[in-house]
Amino acid sequence: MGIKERKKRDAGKMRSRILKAAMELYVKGGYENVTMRRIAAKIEYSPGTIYLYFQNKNDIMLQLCYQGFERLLAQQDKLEKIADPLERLSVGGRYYLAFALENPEFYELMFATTEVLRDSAPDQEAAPLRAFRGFAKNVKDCLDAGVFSDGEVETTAIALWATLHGLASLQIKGRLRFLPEESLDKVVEQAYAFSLRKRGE
Amino acid sequence: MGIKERKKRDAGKMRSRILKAAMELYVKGGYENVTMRRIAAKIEYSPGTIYLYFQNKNDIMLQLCYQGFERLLAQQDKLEKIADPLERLSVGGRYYLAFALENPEFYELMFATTEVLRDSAPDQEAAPLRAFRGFAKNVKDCLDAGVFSDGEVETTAIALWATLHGLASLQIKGRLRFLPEESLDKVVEQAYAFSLRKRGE
DNA sequence: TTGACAAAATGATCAAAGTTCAGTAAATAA
DNA sequence: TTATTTACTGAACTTTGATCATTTTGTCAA
Repeated sequence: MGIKERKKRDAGKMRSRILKAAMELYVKGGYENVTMRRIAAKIEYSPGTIYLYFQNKNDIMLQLCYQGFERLLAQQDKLEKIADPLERLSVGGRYYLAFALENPEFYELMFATTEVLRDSAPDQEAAPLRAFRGFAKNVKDCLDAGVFSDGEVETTAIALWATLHGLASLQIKGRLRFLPEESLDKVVEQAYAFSLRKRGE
Repeated sequence: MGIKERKKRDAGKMRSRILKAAMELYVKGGYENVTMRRIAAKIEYSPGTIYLYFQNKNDIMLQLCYQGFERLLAQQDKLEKIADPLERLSVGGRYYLAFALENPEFYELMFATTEVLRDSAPDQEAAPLRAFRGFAKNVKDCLDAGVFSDGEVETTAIALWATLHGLASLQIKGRLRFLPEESLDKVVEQAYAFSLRKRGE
């Protein structure tokens, strides 16, 4: 009864091919550049075929969104090596910002679209949450190490995350265009200085 | 020669009617709910007419975006009354966040769209910048009053702004859905506590 | 008032989009 | 080999933003 399994593999391969094609189109020209017909042309199937493997276009974009989260999580995993919690938090923030600025299309898909995540399956709804948990853990470690004076872990983590996210999205959307190039780094320093003042003084 | 002026007024009225219709459609159902045909039906003109008053759809959305900035600026003007710079900054931040959460569609148009502001006229490019300047002024006043220990005004202002914007956009986009209702307020407290710690202690 | 010109508005039309579905081809089972 | 299920096709439907030849309306000199 290997046929069923082979079919499953084939279906999986087809989904991968579709996602790969969609990804290429997306990276090259953003959301509006991804069309069902272009995907179909890339994989050399008819447009209708795509609907046998995905519910609709949004479903496809949603999967790309998840892939973005996977990338981000993979990057954050590298932080485990860093022993000092404060250092880990600091580097983590910079990684986060770097990821956002180096993958603006992904970041947009992950955090700046209303629709895409709207009808995500409950088991995958966890994606942004997981990303946040990792961040929160770093904060908690800092708190345990006495870096922060007080306050709940979660609110502290969110406040820091919001700052990073705010900087990332403002920069990506060109709302900081009036800033000189090097200012962004300074702002990050400043933001960290705020959050971590107790240690600095 | 009052005719020319009347025509100008008429053209202005037409633009207003179009924008009003577009606004209603936008508030009701977001970007994709705004179609040229629906606008035309609302103002009881043919679709082609709209193109006599606006270059294209993006042009219309851009004007709505500017209206959003006007609203925000008008709201921030109320802060002038508050004498204490720290209090002004604090209230200003809360106003900002309230504005974002009460007008999520506008906020999205203002800060979360890549295209809309892309081809904005240089003289109006100032809109986001003006909004920021007002914020920066508040920060500067705080700095002059000795609330902050050091750091440049601009970077400090941006760091604070980024936090507020980050919270607003994460909340609007449903990325903080996992948080209990009342946590957001706590986060704001926390964020301010960070920035303004020197005074608090 | 009339006729000529200019301005404003129309609406059929275009291309491209997401999506659907009756029909065809291929793969599997009997 | 034949029947049945599965995979795929591609024309067609609707809706979108946008265009433009045509028609309607408005203005002003004769």
